[in-house]
Parts: sequence; C-alpha cells; structure tokens
Amino acid sequence: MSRLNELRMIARVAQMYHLEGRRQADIAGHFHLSQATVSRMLKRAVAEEIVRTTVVAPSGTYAELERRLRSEFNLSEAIVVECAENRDGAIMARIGEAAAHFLEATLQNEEIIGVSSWSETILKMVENIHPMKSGKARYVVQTLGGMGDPTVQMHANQLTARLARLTGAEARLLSTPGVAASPAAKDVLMDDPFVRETQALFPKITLAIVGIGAMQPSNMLARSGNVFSSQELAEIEEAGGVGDITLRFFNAKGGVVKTPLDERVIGMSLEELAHVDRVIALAGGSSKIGAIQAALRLGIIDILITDRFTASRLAVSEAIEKVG
Amino acid sequence: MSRLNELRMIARVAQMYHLEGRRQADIAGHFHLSQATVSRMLKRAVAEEIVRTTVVAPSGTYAELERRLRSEFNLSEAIVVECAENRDGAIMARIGEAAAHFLEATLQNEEIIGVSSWSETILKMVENIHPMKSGKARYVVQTLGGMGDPTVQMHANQLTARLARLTGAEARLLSTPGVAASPAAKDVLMDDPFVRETQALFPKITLAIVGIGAMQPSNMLARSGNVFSSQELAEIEEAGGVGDITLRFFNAKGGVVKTPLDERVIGMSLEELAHVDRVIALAGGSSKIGAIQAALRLGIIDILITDRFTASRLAVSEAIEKVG
DNA sequence: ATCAATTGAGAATAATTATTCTTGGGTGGG
DNA sequence: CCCACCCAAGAATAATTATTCTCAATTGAT
Repeated sequence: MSRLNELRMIARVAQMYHLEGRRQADIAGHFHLSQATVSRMLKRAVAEEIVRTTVVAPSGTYAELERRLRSEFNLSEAIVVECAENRDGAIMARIGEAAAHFLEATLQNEEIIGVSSWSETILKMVENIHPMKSGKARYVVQTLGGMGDPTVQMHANQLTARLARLTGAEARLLSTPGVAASPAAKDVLMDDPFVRETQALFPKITLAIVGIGAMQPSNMLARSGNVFSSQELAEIEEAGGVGDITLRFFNAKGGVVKTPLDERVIGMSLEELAHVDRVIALAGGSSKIGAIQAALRLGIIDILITDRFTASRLAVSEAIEKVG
Repeated sequence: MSRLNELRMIARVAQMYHLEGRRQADIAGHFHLSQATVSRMLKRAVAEEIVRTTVVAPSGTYAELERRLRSEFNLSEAIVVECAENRDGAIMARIGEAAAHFLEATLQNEEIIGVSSWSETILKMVENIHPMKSGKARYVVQTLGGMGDPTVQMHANQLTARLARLTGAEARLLSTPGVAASPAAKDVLMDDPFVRETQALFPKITLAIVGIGAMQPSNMLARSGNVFSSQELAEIEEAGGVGDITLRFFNAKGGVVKTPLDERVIGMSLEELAHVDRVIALAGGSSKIGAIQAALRLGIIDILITDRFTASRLAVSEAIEKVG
C-alpha cells in the first residue's frame, strides 16, 4: 500500500518535471527533498513506466527500415527516403536530395571528399547542395577517371568541380579515362603529374561518396560509351562479380573480385576505400538490389542512402539469407 | 522536401538520445555535429512532436483530481487517495497511510511539527509512520488541548508523544482541556508553565498537521465527551460557522468566525496557523465536504490529503460555484 | 545478539546539457 | 550595390542533472 503512495509521489514529480518543465532543484525544494532524490525518482519513474518517451517518425520516413539496414549490414547509418513510385528517375532524385542534406549537415571543416563522379544519383546530390560560403572542405577528389566519350568525361570533371565549388573546396581531378587499354597504357596515363597528385590524395580522403554499379551498365555509363566489352563483363561475371564501386568488382558474398581488368582501372581501390573514415553509398532501384547487398557485405560502407523499395527488399532478403 | 530530410535526421537523433540512451556529445560525434546542435535538434524534436513524453498516473492514483484541487483551491499540493468504498473508516485509514508516507518523505531535519491530536485520521497517520532513527524533527507540539474525558485527553497526549518518538523529536504537550469553562478559567489553565512553554512554540512550528471538523462532531470527539453544548454549537452556526480547525471556526466563504467561545479555546489560532510554513490538512468523508471546502477557502492550508470521493465532490462543487 | 553486507539519502562532485556570446553569412530594403 | 538586421552554428560557459562518496541504519546470517 505504501508502494502506491510512493508511486503517486513519483508520478507527481515526473509530472512537474516533464509536463510542467520545472527544474529538479525546484521540485526538490517544493517537496523538501534533495535534488539527488528527485533525480532518482525520475529514473525510477522511467523504470516503472510512469514516464514514457516515444519517438514518432515523421510520415515519409522509414525509421524501422533504417534500423534493420543498420543492424543487418552493420552500418553506421542508413537513410531510407520516401519515394512515391518505384521508378529510377524519381528514386535517384530523392536519394540525391537526402544525400545533399546529409552532406551539408555533417560536413566538417577541412574534409577531403572523394567522389566517383559518374553516377546520376551523385549528380542529383550535387544539384541539391546549397553553396557553403565559408570554405568548408579542403579538396574534392575525383576517385575514378572519366568514361569513354570525352564529352562525358568532361561532365564528370565538371561535376567534381561543381561539388568543390559548392563546398568551398579545391577540385582535384582525374583527367584521364577510367579504364586504360592495357596495364602498360595505364602506366603511361599515370605518368601525368596531375593524375599522380590526385591519386596521392586517395589515402587522405576523409569522406567518400560512392555509387554502386550493377553488372548492367547504368544509363549514364552506357551513354558514356562502353567501358568494358560484353566479353570483359562476362569475364568478371565468370569470376563471380555482381557489382562494383568505382569499377572495382565484388561477388555476392562481399568478397573482392580481382581480374586482370583490375590492372587497367584508374581510380581508387577498395582497399583504399576501406581506410576512409566515412564512406557514403548512394544507390537505389530494383536492378541494383543484388549489387547493393553484395556491396554492403564488403563492410567498407558506413552510410547507405537508398529508397524505401530497395531498403525493404534489402532488409528482407538479407534477413532470410541469414536465417537460411 | 528538405524539411523532411531535416526531420528524418532530427528523428534519428531523438531516437539515439531517448531510445538508445546515447549522450548528446556521442551523437554529435557520430554525425560530425556540435553538441549544441544536437541539443537544439532535440528541442526541435519536442516542438515538432517527434518526441512525446507522457506521464501515466499509476492506477489507483488521481492525478487529474489532484490537479483540479491544486488549481481550484490554490494548494501547493493535493493528494487524493484510492479508496474502494466510501466509508469513513476505510477513508481515514487510506488518508492516514498517504499522510504517513508524505511526512516521512518530506520531513526535514530540525522541524517543529504541530499536531492537533484528536482526529482519527491523524491517529491512522501516526500508526503508519515508520520510526526515523536519526532524530529528524526537533519538537512535536500539541496544538490543541485534550477534550472532555481525561482518558481521551491522555490518548491525545499519547498520540502526540508517539509521533514525537517516531520522528525522533521531543514532545511538547498541552496537558489541559481544549476548552475552558470560561475565559477566566482559561487564564488559570494557561498559567501552567508547561502550557505556556508549549504555546510559545506555536509561532515556531514549521509543519502543522491538522484535521478539519464539521459542525457534526466526529466519533472520536463525541466519545471524548461534549466539547461544546448544542446551544453553543447553535451559536456558532448562527454566526455562520460551518467547520473548524483546532476548534477555530470559519464560515462557508472561508472567513474566520469569532464568537465568545473562541476566548475559551486553548490551542493554536488560525492566525498562528497561517504563519506556518507547511500546513497539511487530513480530511475526508462525505459529511465533511462543506467544512473542507470552507477550510480550503481560508487560504492557510498548503497541502490537502483526502479521498477520491471527497476530492471529486470538492472539485466539482468548487468549479460550479466559481462559474455561478 | 553481533557483524558483514546491503540499502538509502544527502553532500559533494563529475558529467551532461542548455544557453549565451560571437562570428559569419543570408536577406531584404533603400 | 550597400547596409542593417536576422539567423544559424560553434565555442565557451552557465546551468542542470547524474553519480560517486560517505555515513548511517537495516537486514540477514550466523
């Protein structure tokens, strides 16, 4: 019976604290208690479930899906965006917006940003970033050479440059094809002092923004001319490759797939990426599910930004495979 | 659209803080934000109703009734106790328990407690107090002489003494009748040095525990022999009296009613009571509604402890009268 | 009954959180 | 275009809260 009297008082203290907004010391004075006691009563109020705090996700957000992604794939953060229709264009726009906001909110001073600048999603991100006047970032480093058609290559350079301008950083470009014709050709291309300089920054990147590619080349990539021939792609698939990040391939289990082609890519390696403090992956769309799942299994992505359709399928599929 | 991205992040921060119990500085580190920003986001989360805190009153408590009593009667605190049946015996027992708990929880060191020791409710309170070993209170002062029958007078003394023992205090008794036969007789009784000494403590009382009497004498009071004759009671009623605290009468509007009888009472006056830091009134039961309501209007009671039936009728009745 | 272990509360202190102060940028009116 | 004002964010600081430390008292086990 005295327990009830005790709880009544605890409830009253909780009411004064949480609803009336009074300070603990104030409440302590009111009841002639010590502040320490009030603090303990409030703790007790939570334990007794007299005080309950709920966090309501705003509609259009998917906190539960995010939680599952974090937990299934051991991510530092996951952002799942609302998207009315499961269409690639819409999805990329929404992911881009969310990524832009996240970047703006969390970008530190003097960061060195790495960006693999030929994904449409990343383009959407850049389009949504507000200019940050007081030069926040130090460098924006292009982590993969341009693809095929020189016009598109320039596009990629421009995207990097634009991101640099928006973040008040200096752009460090890779004005070279992403894939050389041969290892020897790569050596030649790498001889360029600007290329060397940019590459030298890879280990210093503090924040990398990457897209995830499926074996099906994306629109942008396709338009940019063929990167790898279908024969080469077949070779990669043969070796188990299901997706790539900056043209570095991996298999469904999250293992790195090395083929001779690897020697011809001019860009950041997965090993280098693994050393980056924050790796943000932007990817969505039903055609990429498998690639994304595999990419997450690499264990080098810290933050995934995706759409609710993809998120849902990723979470379910991963959970099932773990049980199976 | 960016508002949603902002709210998502706020929601996530709120989740980490409130549900995962992480520190603001920790969250700030996770998102590369400043602790100040996290604090502001959390404030915003409350404003946006992303975070909601509810205080659930344990069943068997009546927070809303208490709130109404506090507000209608301008009380510092109100305690409304659960009570299965609207029967005086049960009500007094519950009120006593609650009062005991409240006293134990809020009693300071060196307090000087005044107690008008002839109410059954106060007796129940004393019965429920656990001994406080490290002498908390300084004195327990009897604020009204005993009534009629010397046996009952002794009872009253014993109750005071018992409360003193339980609180580790020294008892200061009024070993005299509560009502003298005449003002002159009162002067004689007051000549007693112990009586004078006790009375001298009235202005030093820091916490007074009082009952509220209706014009209908209570069981205990009746058993103790008649205090006032029916003629005298009629005289008081004539003057508007509807209730008393330590035999000091007041009318329905909360005004003090002085009659010649007042000159014969040996006990604390309402003026003295008004100067006491904390005045705790213990009263319940349907027969006392009017008296309690009037007593509360006196404005000298800080804390009321009553039962849910009485509380409910008090709150309703006061609200109606205020509207009318 | 005695004693170690446990509990409970306040005082003092450490940790955490809110706010003020300051700076720099954005904005809108002249 | 310039200026004044407003707003946002972090650093520094003030305010608030949680915890540790201490002491005393209780309990349970001999």
